[in-house]
Amino acid sequence: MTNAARLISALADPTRRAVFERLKEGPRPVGEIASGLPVTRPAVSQHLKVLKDAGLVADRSVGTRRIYYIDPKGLGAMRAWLDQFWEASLDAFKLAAEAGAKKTKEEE
Amino acid sequence: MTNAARLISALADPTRRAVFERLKEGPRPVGEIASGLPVTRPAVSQHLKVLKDAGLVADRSVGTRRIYYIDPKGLGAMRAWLDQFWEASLDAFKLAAEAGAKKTKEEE
DNA sequence: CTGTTTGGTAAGTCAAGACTAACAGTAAGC
DNA sequence: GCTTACTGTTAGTCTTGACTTACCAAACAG
Repeated sequence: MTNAARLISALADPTRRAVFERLKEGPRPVGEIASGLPVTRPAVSQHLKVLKDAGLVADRSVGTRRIYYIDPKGLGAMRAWLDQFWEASLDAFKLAAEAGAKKTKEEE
Repeated sequence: MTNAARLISALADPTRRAVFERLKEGPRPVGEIASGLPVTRPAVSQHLKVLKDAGLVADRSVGTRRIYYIDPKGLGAMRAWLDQFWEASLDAFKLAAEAGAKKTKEEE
């Protein structure tokens, strides 16, 4: 719920989305991720921290490198959050289509 | 793609999420949405504009009122964007689980 | 036609956060 | 041991955007 806030705001930043999309191609160390982006490596480190706190990525250390990869947990939580609206939206849309240009009473 | 940016950043703001969740209960005029929130009505108007541009909500005029409701289109697009990562993430996760604490070669 | 209700718009203020530069830490190679 | 890669952290700057206060437009009531 309030966890959805972390999930969404984590993906809200363009650079962070770029990092995430880079990880879509497969696990990557930090330096390799940063090399394809117009920002410095520390910036990428900070973004990875945010993504990790949100549960969207995870990491494992191999030698002096840290390999990051997409964590399905975060994506699953985000999907669940979206589905929460899906049903309601269909009802609202159906209602709007049926009502068309007609009147609607909203008092409750 | 770049449309996903509008979708996600639209839902990134807490107030905008509150507006969206309010609309989950059903179609509502602007004033009614604002009355349940700690911000002024103009602020809600601005947020609704952003949500509308993203395709997350739609509106229809009835008299002097404007009824807003959730638009499934935006949600569908967002879901599609997420699913784009879902598959890749499963592969990456599986790979990480199998590799465990072992070695991984990343050179390509 | 006048007044009321309902919403969208413009200008300006202010806080959140993305970025860089500098520093600190850990593992491998020699 | 010392040096070299690779990464995380901190301090400080600067831009983005959320908010309020005015103001303006449209639709109904009388």
